[in-house]
Amino acid sequence: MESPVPHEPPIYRRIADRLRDAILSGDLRDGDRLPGENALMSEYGIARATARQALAVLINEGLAVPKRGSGVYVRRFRPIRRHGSRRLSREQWGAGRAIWDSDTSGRPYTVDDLSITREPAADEAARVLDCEEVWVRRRRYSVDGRPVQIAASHFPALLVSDTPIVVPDTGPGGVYARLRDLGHAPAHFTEEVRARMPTPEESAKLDLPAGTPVIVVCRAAYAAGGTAVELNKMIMDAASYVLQYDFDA
Amino acid sequence: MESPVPHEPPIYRRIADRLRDAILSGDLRDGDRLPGENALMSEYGIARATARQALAVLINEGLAVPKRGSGVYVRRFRPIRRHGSRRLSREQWGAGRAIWDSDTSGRPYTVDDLSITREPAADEAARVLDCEEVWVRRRRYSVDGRPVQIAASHFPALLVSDTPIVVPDTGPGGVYARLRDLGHAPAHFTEEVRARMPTPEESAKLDLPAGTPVIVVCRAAYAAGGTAVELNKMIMDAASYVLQYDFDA
DNA sequence: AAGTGGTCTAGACCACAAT
DNA sequence: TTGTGGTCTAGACCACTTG
Repeated sequence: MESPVPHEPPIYRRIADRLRDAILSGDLRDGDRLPGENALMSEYGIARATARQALAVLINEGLAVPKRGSGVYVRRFRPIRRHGSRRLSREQWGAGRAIWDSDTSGRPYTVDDLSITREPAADEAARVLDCEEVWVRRRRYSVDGRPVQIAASHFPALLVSDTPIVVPDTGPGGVYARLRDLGHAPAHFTEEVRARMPTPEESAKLDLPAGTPVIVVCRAAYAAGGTAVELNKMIMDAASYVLQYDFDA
Repeated sequence: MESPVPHEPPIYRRIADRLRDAILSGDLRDGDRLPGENALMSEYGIARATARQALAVLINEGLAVPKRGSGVYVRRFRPIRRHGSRRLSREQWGAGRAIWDSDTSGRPYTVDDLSITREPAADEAARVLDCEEVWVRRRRYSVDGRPVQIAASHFPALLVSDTPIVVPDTGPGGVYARLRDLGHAPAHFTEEVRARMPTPEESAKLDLPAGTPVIVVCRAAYAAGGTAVELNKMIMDAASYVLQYDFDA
């Protein structure tokens, strides 16, 4: 028997490991350029495909972003903080210390691609809203000109047809204020949170580099009687968000 | 000038698109085998590397899992539901309808790799717990023999030294009951949720296939006076979890 | 033993960015 | 114009799984 030598990782892995260490240790900082394919080929005496493979590791880990014709760069991470329940939020707890740094500066959202359509209710919407026809408000949010979230709010058609909810400008307070006007003020929310890799469509709409997951938040709003009045499905660039939830014991 | 023909996607993308459609439409189901490299080579008349590239797309999207020496298979997705605040939870709201299907069956966790150490507090722990030395309980949770989460609970050293919190078996009610015994019952929680691609270390500990993000939950527990008494950092296999949060308007 | 995915070489042509 | 990443071919050897 051969002596059971522990397997060395393949070359491309070792190169990726070195580069990752440089990024995580701070040797390479946000926006810095990584050694390119040619540099790696000559430095390590490897073929083109192998150098690409090493860089692909970091790209798929979300640590680096390739720019065509230019180079591969260390990725930036500046998340937005999104509060689940503001009422219980950290102002009175923990002396305002956040766990992760984030952009608290309240930079303004812009909305584009707003569309309002009436459709047959699909899967989740049909089950939660318990109806067959829905009005859907779809929109995309951007911060600093970069898209960060796409959202689709579903309302039972019977509830909102011919109301301000199905026109572009819902007025002060937004759709929740209008639901209140209709006697269906949301009293309770439940949010379900998942994370996964984006579909190509989501990737395009959010302009995501490879290696970026999306956070999927599905929020149902219930009126006081327990009827579901809204189902909002949000797809967020995971590199752009920190979600915060507060609750009492 | 040439007529501006819209670019066709490269071959490997088109193949990946076809396979993705087959998966999402249900033609290929959970656990089914995808056409392998050789099959794609002969079917499309392409080189090995190109076939690999097509499969790599699906693998990095988390839709497929490669098995060495065997084939590439459609990935299974059966998440566990984790409740943020049980008290407000869906029992009384929405007639118990969950938005996403999930394993409600309460399958038991098993814990392995439990370790309890005293360490200097690092970055987040130092800031939130406002101390320089912490006790850390690290453990890994598995369900059905598959690891799904690693967690590290941090406690201020001054608070918990020589208490049942720093021994393996914390007794009925766990660490929160013991904190209560010490007069530091948690009264408020705040959780911060992020998603990102795993580090190689996390990938190894959770045995993650490529294309699987992790959900990172950082939970701080505060006693009635507002002092932080615990910081728990959890790394979860994103394909294994749905997080649920309930709150009132 | 045959088939599969994992790694790697040595070329090629292209589109795009920087200069 | 030069260098960069993006795509692709045509081979090769290996480790592993399955029959």
